[in-house]
Amino acid sequence: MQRLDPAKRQEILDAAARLFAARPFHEVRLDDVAAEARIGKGTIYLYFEDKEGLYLSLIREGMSRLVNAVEAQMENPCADVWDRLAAAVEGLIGFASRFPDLFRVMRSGALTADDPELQRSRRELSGLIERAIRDGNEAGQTADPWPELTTQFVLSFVRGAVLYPPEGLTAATLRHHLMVVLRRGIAKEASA
Amino acid sequence: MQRLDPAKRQEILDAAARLFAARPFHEVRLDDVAAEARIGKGTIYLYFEDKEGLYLSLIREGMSRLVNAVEAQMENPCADVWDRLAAAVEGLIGFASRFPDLFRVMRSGALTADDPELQRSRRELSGLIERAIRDGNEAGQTADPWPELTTQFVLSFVRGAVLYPPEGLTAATLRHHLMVVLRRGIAKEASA
DNA sequence: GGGTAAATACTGACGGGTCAGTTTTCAACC
DNA sequence: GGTTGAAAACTGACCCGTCAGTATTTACCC
Repeated sequence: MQRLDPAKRQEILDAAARLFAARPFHEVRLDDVAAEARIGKGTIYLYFEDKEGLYLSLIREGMSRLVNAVEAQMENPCADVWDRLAAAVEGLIGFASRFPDLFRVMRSGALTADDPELQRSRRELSGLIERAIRDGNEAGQTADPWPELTTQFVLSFVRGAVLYPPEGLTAATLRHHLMVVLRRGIAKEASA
Repeated sequence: MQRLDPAKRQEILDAAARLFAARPFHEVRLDDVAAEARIGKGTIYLYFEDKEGLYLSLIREGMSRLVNAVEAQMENPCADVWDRLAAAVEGLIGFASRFPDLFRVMRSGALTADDPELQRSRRELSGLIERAIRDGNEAGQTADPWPELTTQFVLSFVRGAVLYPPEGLTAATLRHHLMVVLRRGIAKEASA
């Protein structure tokens, strides 16, 4: 299963991302995916179990890439808490800008509730942000009674802004505004 | 089409909400909806155009109820800006708690991108919150350069918390935490 | 290197199951 | 008995997944 051409596999995933981003699961025909990837339909089944397997692989691998991206941005755990949070946000938004289709599919959240691998990835991603906030609490830089909630807030915020972007929103503005609100929202001293 | 028994119509919608909340659109069988509502499948077609029509009606009417609920909470436009925002949040969370299934379906956001009526409702809902913030800006109580983004933040936050609730989260805690972050995040003076 | 055999990769027409939607039958009420 | 609303039975379009067949790549030998 793994000795087939990984580049082709990726092409199929890319094609699938484009189509799944544009329409819901049940409106995407595997014939269309095949056409989009310029291969025969049967080839899909050499690389993936079935339609749902393709969809899950897309999201699983996307999620894992996202976690890596955010982890990479946050690399230095000794850094200032705000820097780490800013890095996490940067990683999230960067990923969303670089892979808009994939991000849409990942965040549309259909069909993915009960996949254990995905749950793990999700927890991992949340954990990265949450840990930064908890460290901030301990270090006295932040005073957040609900780090999980705030984490959820950061993720949801990016999701909302990317899925339903207000007119003329740039990635930079989004990042900046999010950080400003976050800073003021959970900083220990109630000052900007 | 509308003179049939409205109570039965609502029962169908309720049954549909339960099923659509539990599985994605394409995994919900109309036979199951009929069974859940204790009616024959054909009856569905007396009240709704087709499967998608049922789904859209569910979300359209839910959205309209949500807008009304939030509007009702905010009733007095002369009230303090923070009171108005708190009311909006209260309306949102109250709705989500009272109709969890419906809220899940509405916020899962599949299949609903390009319905004009829904777009209108969404804008209306956003508008309520946005207007409060803009009024706050004018009154000098808030200083928010991106009211649309902040609105998105409020909506996303509630969505995220309700769809993926952290362990042991109550509606009251959610409301409180959201308001605290929001207050500190956009208040004119940078004080809590 | 070129000829050929084997392995591997790919294709797309087709079968068949599923389920949305329709038709028929039944029931109730006036 | 006619009308109206509900249930049950039915139909067939649609689309997933298969697989028999084709193409391409690799391996091996002279």
